[in-house]
Amino acid sequence: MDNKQSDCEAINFELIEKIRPKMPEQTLLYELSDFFKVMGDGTRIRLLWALEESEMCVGDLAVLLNMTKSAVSHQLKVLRLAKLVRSQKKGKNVYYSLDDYHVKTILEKALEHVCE
Amino acid sequence: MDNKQSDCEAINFELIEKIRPKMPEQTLLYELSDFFKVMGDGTRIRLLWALEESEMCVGDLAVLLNMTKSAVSHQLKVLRLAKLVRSQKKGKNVYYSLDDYHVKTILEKALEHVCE
DNA sequence: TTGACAGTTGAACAGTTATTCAATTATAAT
DNA sequence: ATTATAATTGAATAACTGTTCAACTGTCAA
Repeated sequence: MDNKQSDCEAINFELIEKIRPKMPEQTLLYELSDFFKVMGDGTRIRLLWALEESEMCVGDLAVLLNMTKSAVSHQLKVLRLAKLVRSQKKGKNVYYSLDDYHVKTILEKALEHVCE
Repeated sequence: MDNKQSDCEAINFELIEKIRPKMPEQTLLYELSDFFKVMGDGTRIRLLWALEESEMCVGDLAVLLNMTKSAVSHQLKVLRLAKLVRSQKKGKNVYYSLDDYHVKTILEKALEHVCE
């Protein structure tokens, strides 16, 4: 039985078999794309950018970004699960702040690409 | 008429108004998240990683990643429109290669984050 | 205890997206 | 010309995602 996924023949099998072992593990690549998936949303990028300036509570962020608290909370949860932000309860409020030192570098590099 | 989006009062208006002008333009932030959206797919990340090793034609990539040529071609189109890869026709084949020097850096930084 | 406020949550909806399939273009070989 | 191969394309489908809405939890103040 031949491969059902790939519907064609490769031109350069030697090259392919040389490259194949150099590919990172599938699971790692999917973790990587999951990370980018989290960054790949306008709301979440704006949240990260805002939190780079200062920690803020959900209400502040909602006003700043002109969104409902619910929508902000949902997205903060995604960022929290991705370990990009961290939360801290103070009285009635929950304050969020950045939780990863790589994020800033990545944002800057990506900005270079976009602005080029 | 008050703001329909934000359903709440901010705790710290002063802070918000200090941060607001520091936020990059909306359009820029959305370009940024669009860029990450392109990276946020397992297939496309694998394609980029493979093309970092060597330029290849669609059939080679399909065999390497165990996918149909059609699926690969669709995703290469997305990468091409995002200016991350470039194509070059040689006889019957179309060879793809990386088209952005930032990509490698961004991939490496993101990998640091994922692997930490 | 009661009421108000801050935030979270789950379901539902609309919009988006990746793959498959079938049809098509373009090139090369016979 | 005909046939075969490489790649692209558009439509269709299924899966996923972000926001809204309503209900809920937890905290503070009166």
